Amino acid sequence: MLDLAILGLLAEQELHGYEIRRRLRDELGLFVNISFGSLYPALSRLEAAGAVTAVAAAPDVAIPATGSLGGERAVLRARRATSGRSTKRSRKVYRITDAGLALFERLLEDDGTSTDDARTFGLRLAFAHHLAPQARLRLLERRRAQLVRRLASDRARVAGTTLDVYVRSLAEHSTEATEHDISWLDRLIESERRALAAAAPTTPSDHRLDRHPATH
Amino acid sequence: MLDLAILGLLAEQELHGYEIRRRLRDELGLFVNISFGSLYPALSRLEAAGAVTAVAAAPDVAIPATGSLGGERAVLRARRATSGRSTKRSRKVYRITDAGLALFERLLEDDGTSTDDARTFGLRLAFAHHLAPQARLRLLERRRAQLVRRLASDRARVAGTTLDVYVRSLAEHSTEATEHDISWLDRLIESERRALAAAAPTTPSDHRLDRHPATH
DNA sequence: GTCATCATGTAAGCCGTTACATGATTGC
DNA sequence: GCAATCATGTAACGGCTTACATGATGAC
Repeated sequence: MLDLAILGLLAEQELHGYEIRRRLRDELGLFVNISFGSLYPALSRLEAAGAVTAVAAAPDVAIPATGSLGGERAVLRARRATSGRSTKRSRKVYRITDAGLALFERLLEDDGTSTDDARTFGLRLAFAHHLAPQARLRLLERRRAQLVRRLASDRARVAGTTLDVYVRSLAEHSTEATEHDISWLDRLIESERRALAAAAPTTPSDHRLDRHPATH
Repeated sequence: MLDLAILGLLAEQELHGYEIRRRLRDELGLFVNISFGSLYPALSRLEAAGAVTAVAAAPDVAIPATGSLGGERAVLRARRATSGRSTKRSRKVYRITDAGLALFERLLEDDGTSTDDARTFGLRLAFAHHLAPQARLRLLERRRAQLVRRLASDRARVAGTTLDVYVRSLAEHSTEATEHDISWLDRLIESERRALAAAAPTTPSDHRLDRHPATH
């Protein structure tokens, strides 16, 4: 899971550990403040496995384009970037390898009925642009099916004569949240289908694309 | 966390492990299918700590009043209960002790800025009827403050020019979900305040109750 | 008599955490 | 020079999971 996140970020650009942590927190918002005790060993593991390699510190040119940061933080960062003559910090910049990219794609697509789910799904969706349109659609539909199952059990719970106000409120709220999630997914799925449909009719050579709009 | 859940269930009635698991799943809906590898060691720990004691299997009379179970399951259960001449199954029924009750109340109220939170809060709310009105209100307000902080960072994330459609959609959905959670909490808080206000004016002897409506 | 379900437990391992230790760079 | 932030790492432990092992009871 952490591996997927790391590889996903490195798939876009070289980064060092500290910066990976920052992006996970500020940009993706999953893993609120992943601990270093998790992150660094994970990087070492990935390096040992040949999925990433440590390269001589080189960025600092690419990094200022990081996007708009929080304001004060952006100021600090800009100041450091403009004054930055010392590219040679003590930091260790990692680059993803071909093997790492392959691993990333495997992890991203992997149906591994994982326990966590909400976070795993969020993470995958965050990197969904690396997936083929069909794989993306499958990801969304798998998640939807999961939520539909949950909705059923949420409703069963609400139906049960549990009496207690707080438990009931909890159950009702959970039901609503799940419904909300599902309708969000429906919008995403719809949008993906439109994109597929727009591409498919003009390229009838691809059989798989042809079949899909027919089943719906 | 698991301890809190177990103690909370036992605070209401004697139960054996398997049944605790069932209730956590079917009634509370938190801990979807807690594993036995977690549950039984937890019970042993609690027993060793003197928070619960194993009593001779005795229920089976109280249990049928469990509430409406799933239908088929209820039939099976009823059948077993009516035919039940053998109270002496291989099961181990646990009862909470006074020390256990004290521990339960400590855990329930404990502000321990825990990492998990959503689940921890859900669990506490499920047992909120064991809390004093003020403690209950504090629980809700603490959670609300947490969510407000999250909302701020969610919005910061949305504001950032992240470009990617999926990351953006994720961030927007998270924002909405958090808003929804907050407004749910607001309704709960409002209802708690009303309950407090209804009780307070008629009992002006309690200073803390008096002060509260004044600050709002 | 065999299969599903109820019931309890142990062992190994995964995935993360906190706490600790260290050091470079920069701002004031 | 001193504090804050950036930066990397190790060690110990926590809490939950899966997989494994066992056995009683009841349904068909």
